[in-house]
Amino acid sequence: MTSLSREVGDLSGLPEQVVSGKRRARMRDVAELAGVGIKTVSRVVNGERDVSPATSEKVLAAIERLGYRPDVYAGNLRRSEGRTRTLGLLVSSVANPFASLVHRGVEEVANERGVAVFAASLDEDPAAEPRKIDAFLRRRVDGLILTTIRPDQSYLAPERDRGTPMVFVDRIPHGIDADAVVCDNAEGAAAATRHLVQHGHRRIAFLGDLETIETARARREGFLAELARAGIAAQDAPVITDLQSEEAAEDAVRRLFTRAHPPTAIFSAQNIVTNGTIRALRATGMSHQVALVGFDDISLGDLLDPPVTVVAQDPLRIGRLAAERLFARLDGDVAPASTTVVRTRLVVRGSGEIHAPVD
Amino acid sequence: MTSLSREVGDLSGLPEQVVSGKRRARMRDVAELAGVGIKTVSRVVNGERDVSPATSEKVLAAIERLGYRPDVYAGNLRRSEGRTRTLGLLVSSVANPFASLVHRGVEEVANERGVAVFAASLDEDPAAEPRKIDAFLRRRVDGLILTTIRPDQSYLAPERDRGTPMVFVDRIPHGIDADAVVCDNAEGAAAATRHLVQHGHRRIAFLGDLETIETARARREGFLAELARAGIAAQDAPVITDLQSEEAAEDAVRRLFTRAHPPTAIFSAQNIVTNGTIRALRATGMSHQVALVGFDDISLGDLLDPPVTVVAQDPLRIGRLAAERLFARLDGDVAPASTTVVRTRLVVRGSGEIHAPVD
DNA sequence: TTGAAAGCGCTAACAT
DNA sequence: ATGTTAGCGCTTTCAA
Repeated sequence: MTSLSREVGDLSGLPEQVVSGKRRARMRDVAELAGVGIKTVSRVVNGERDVSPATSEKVLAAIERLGYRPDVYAGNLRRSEGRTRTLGLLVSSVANPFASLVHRGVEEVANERGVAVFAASLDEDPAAEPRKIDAFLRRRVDGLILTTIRPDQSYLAPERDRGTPMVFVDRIPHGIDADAVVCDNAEGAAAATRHLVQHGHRRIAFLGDLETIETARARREGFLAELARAGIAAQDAPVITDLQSEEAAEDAVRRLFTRAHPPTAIFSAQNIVTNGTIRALRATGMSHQVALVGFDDISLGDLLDPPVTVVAQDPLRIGRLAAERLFARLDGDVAPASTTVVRTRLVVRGSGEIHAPVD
Repeated sequence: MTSLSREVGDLSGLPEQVVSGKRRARMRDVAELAGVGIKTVSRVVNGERDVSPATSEKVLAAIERLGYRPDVYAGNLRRSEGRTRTLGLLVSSVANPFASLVHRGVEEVANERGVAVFAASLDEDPAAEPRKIDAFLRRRVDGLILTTIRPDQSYLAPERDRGTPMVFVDRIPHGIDADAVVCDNAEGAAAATRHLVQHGHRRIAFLGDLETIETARARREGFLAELARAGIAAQDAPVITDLQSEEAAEDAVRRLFTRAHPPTAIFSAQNIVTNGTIRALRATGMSHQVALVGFDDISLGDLLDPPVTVVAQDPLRIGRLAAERLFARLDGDVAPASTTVVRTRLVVRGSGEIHAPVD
């Protein structure tokens, strides 16, 4: 056989396994089939110039014929500024409505750039945090978008210094100077509290998530600060924390009403906690007597009876902003680390406007 | 310097960049610092036997000192049965409550195996389907868990023949023989319809999602089959399809009630559609006159007025089963492709038990 | 128990 | 416009 006869369609030089479709075709196989050098195939695959149309066509035909798909990682091995076009996203749980919208926002921006997203759930487990981030880094992600739970993230500094950009979402990191996108937790909590005070309430209960969570603490502090401003004694404000499920929140609310001077209003500082609170108020027939403002919007909250007043976040926007920050860093932005605060807004619907009873 | 002085702590042989922490340490750097050969480091990293405790300790110290993290992909390049310990998950949207629970189920199982999950949203876009799967395959995922929208998936056969296991979730694939995990859409829809018929309804409306979606069609067919069994003429049953948002569903329901003989019951065949239907019934004051059964459970559906009767799926379980199927294939299971059907269950709450008015 | 050399799929650098 | 060679970080193979 002469080399002139070597055209697309001549499979004789290829490994049997590749021809039969049992093994993945490599760039070398494509080169063989197209009758060109491997570097020419590389040029076509990467869209480099200086390839004649005729050659390009032959190569593309061979790629098509063999179902060749380049290996992103092998390519990046030798590349100087090797990028895997991959990022790692760590959220509280991919099943949480708030987190899944953050995820969606990140994905939309990543998608425009042809970047794939690894997603993992933290489940507020301090031991899982470095382990899951390590799993991302061993896979050489180009950057990280992180929701954290540990009291300190300084262990990530060496990685950041090595050039891996990281943006913290929802929760501010500690012990490390890095970009973050969060909402105004303390201000939002204060606004919710102020709203209840303005409707005549003096005995307001706080129901919060796990205290190891940065935002749970910030919301509690915002609540207490606003009470202080209103001149309300802390002893009139039961603060219940570390509620990790609807059931726990429901139980806590029920117990609140066995007290001598039960609260006339509740600020539930997280979406799951709000759900549990609504269940308890409904079950005890107090829905229309006790005022309620929740932090985070909840699905169909406007159709409940009474409709639920909330301090709403914009998780989709938070996700998009975090991803945009990350890509700016990847594009070479060397500005000092910044924290972007996304404003919350009070959505008035009914449950938060129930007036305190006249004593 | 003699080779005897080369111990952990002697950084003189290492590249400046690695010492200063600006570049990622490679296995070679670890070997240099530990004063051993690169293969010995490889043995320690991979937990192979035949390494003396003393050597192992030196190597581990060097790894620690340099913050070395092995490159999963570089390692797999030369490995025979190279696995990236990575899988690709394609769902309708990571923000959809149903899909995010499927995602969570997949992640839980993958996690037990140390496998990372790429997640991507399909958005019911036929053009996106092969593109997003291709993005996974270029990153050499070990397997695929897919929700699809195209009428035909035969284009994936070459990839399956090359040995990439794939499990379809929620929707049955066409033109390819592969594992699938789905719910009993037609039976669930029939059960919902039967329930309404048993409460005296003869004029029942069907509101469904996009007809290009496999499950949307199956649910409509289950609905119509049950009507036929009950001897109800199709003309008494308005079938409205391709509802892609709450707003579209809400409009459709409003228009239904401008008809001469409006339906006395509604079967809303998807979670978003159910939300829109509830809004329309509430806005027109018909919530307690018109019966409603939804497909898919919705958040706080039990606290609405009336509480919403649904045909509930178990998305977490669907995700877990799909991942378990995939890992069984990766572990060498060569049984014929199977379809696992996860039963739905009717959750009776109130809205579905409203009786038809006596004419 | 250890290490040297070859090679995984690909690109950089340098030919021609 | 195209090809050749070396080498990316690691494992395999084989020798010591």
